[in-house]
This record gives sequence, structure tokens and C-alpha cells, in this order.
Amino acid sequence: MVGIRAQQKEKTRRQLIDAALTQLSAERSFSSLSLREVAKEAGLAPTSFYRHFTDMDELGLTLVDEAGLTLRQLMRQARQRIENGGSVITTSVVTFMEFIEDNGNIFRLLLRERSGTSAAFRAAVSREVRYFTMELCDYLQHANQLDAEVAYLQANAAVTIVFSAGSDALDVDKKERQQLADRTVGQLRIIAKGAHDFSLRKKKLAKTKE
Amino acid sequence: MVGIRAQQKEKTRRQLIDAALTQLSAERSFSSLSLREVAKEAGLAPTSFYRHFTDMDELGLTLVDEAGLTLRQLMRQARQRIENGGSVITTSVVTFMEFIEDNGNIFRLLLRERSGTSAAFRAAVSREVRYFTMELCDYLQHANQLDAEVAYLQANAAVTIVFSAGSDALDVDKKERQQLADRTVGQLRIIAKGAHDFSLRKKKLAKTKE
DNA sequence: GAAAACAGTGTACACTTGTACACTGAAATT
DNA sequence: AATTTCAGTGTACAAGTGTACACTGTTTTC
Repeated sequence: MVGIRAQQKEKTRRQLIDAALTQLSAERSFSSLSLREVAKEAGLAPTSFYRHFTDMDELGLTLVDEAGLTLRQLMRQARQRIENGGSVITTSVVTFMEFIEDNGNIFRLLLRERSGTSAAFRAAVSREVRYFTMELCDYLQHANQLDAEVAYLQANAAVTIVFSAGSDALDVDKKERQQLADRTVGQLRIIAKGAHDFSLRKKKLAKTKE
Repeated sequence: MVGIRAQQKEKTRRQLIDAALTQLSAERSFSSLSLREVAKEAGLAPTSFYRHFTDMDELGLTLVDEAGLTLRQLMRQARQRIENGGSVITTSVVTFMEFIEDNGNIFRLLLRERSGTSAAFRAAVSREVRYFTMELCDYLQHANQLDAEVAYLQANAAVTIVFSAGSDALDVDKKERQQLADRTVGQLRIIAKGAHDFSLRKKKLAKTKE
């Protein structure tokens, strides 16, 4: 049985997390948020913050975890859409661009903390991105029968390209965002083609040795 | 004739710029620098800062310009080395990795402000990166006889991949940095191969129409 | 040589920041 | 029913922030 007290505490903790997310924007990064601001937005006295997090860093890491979660939901959604037919590449890019539109601030958080001043933050983001990459790597290896090494190179390149496009998409209007999506699809196709060729060449080379 | 006063002023301005650059590090971003800190590091009274910049943003934009300049020097150096023989891709990546090692903080500045909270900063960085991309695009188009559109896709993808690798390189030791360089070379080769194929296909398609 | 311009200084002020500490009242435990 | 636990409060303080303003001494201009 979970007590009424623990329940209330969880709710308040959630309020702090949401307050921080609400305040994130193009003009406001997490590191520019103060403990007092977050507490105020959550409707709490500044010192109440400490009942839930030891400092802003701890809250920040929690946010990165949340962002990672959202990223995984995105992956699932893309996979589901792909199962229902359509080009893998196009469907993935479209799904990702929708994600950017709906979760701009969460994506911004990841982008910023990826090159931020806290090693712990950088590691946390890096972990989430790596997970994303590995999932794709697995898929490429099995669906396209790619050589393992080549599959990794492709997966890593694809994730990098898509994230970078997402970053660019944050700053532009809907029309330009469409162009960005088209460009990204083109680039992913180029990479897929190149990876396919390299993989074939490598497998042939391995056979000659037998 | 440039007066002794203007000369001194330029020197002090330089001191402010250098003071800011000195204070940048993995743990310290430009936005976390205060006007007073920079002035102190430069050996000036806080209020003297205003004789040279209206606020920290103006100093920051100056730094981004400096970084752009360094980036162009990097490009020139890479081109020169390529003329002296060796693989274009390998030479470029090696040169870039050396740049990261020597100018980590300048590169960090670009990375961070690229997704920072100031629209002006983002635009400034974006401009420098675009310049970089366009140079590469020109080169690809002429050296490899690529279709213009495909050349752009390749150039943009290549720059994205290399910058991202540079970002990763900042956080790792020399040995891992070498692995990173190898990975990047492999990815650029894949992209080059894919772009080549797409360009050929496109040109053939255009000929059938004649 | 007198007057003006101006880079750099020092003081002062209003704000914001994180957090230590003592408190309250309701929930949980005994 | 008495006691303990603990989420949330309010006050207080030292430290740091940007910047307005009046100043000084040297360089430049006239």
C-alpha cells in the first residue's frame, strides 16, 4: 500500500519536473534556469526543492532520462508505421520531424546537454543516443543482411544526420522543414546505397579467402 | 597614422577577447561567463568592459567570428596537404582531428552556440558552417564531376559527420580519438560511394530524356 | 598652449542567486 | 492516543551580478 504522503510527494516531484520542462524554450536553456525559478513555477517555496532533488544537476539528469524515454517511444512509433508499409527511410524521417515539432524543447535539452558543461549530462545524453544507434544497427544488420561493421557505420552516420537535421528544423518554418526532411531522406538514401556496396564488397573479399 | 590611443584600445580589446577564450573549457561555457569575470581576467575594472563592447553578447559574437576565421585556416591547411598527395578523405579527417586537439575550446564554442539560446549566435555559427559546407560542395562538384544537387547532399552530410565526430573527440583520449577518426573515414567513404552512384544514375536519366 | 575627447577607475545600488536553519502541521508509526 | 517522521514554509545571509555615475590623467584636436 502506498501512503497518502508518498503519493503527494511524487505529485510534487512531478510538478518540479514539469515546471522545468515548461520553462525550457529556444531562448532558455536548462543551465540558465535557477532553482528558485523552477520552484516558483511549480508553486513551491525555494527551499522545498531540496526535499526532492539535492541540486539542479539532479533534476537535470532526471530530465535527460525523461527525454530518453520519449526518444524510445519515438522509435516504437516509427517501427509501427514502417510495419504498415511505406518506405523505411521516408517514414522514419517524417516521424522524426513530427517528433521535433511536438517535442522541440525536449529535443533541445538533449542537443544542448550533449555539448554542455557537465560531464555527467554529456554521458547521460551520449548513452541515450548510443541506444538509439544500436537499435538501428541491429535492424540494418538483419533487415538488409549487412556486414556488422558496415551496419554500425551506417547506423551511426544516419543517427548523426537525422539529429543534425532535427536541430536545424527547430529554427525554421514549416515549408523549410519540409525541404530539410527531403534533404535528409536523400542523404540517408546515399548512405544506404554506399553501405550496401561496401558490405557486398567486404563479403566477397571474405569469400575469396576461404 | 594610427594614434597611440587607438593602438592601446585595440590591445585592450584583444585582452578581453583572449581573456574570454582562456576561460572557456569543457566545464565552462561562454554563457556561464560573467562580464566581471572576463574583465578581471583581462586585468580591467568591470566597467571598463563597456568601452569595448556594449554587453557580453557583442563579445560572444566577436568570438564566433574568430572561430570562423580559425575554421577557414583549417580548410586552407587541409587543401594544402591534399595537394601534396595522399587520400583526400584521410588527410581531411586527420587535419580536422589535429584542429580539435589544438583548438578544443574554440570548437566547443561553435558547438555550444550552434544550439544556444541566442538567435543571433545560432545564426552566426550557422553562417560559418554553411560557408564550410559550400566550399566542400564546390570541390566535390568539380573534382568528382558530381551532379550539383547530389554534391550538396554529400557536402552537407560530410560536414555534419565530421563535426559530430569532432564533438565526440573532445571527450575521449588519444587512442579512442584514433578509432573515431577511422570510423569517420569509413563513413565518408560510404557517403562518397553512395553519392557517386546517385550522381551517375541521375546523369544517365537526364541523357535518356535528350 | 588651451580645450575637448576618451580609455580606464572606484563607488554605489538594486537584484538575484543558493542554501542554512528553525518552524509547522499533517501523516505514519508505535 | 502519544510519538515520530517529514514535506513544505519563511527568514536570513553572504556572494555575485550588471550597470549608472562621477572621477582622473593622458592623448588628441584646435
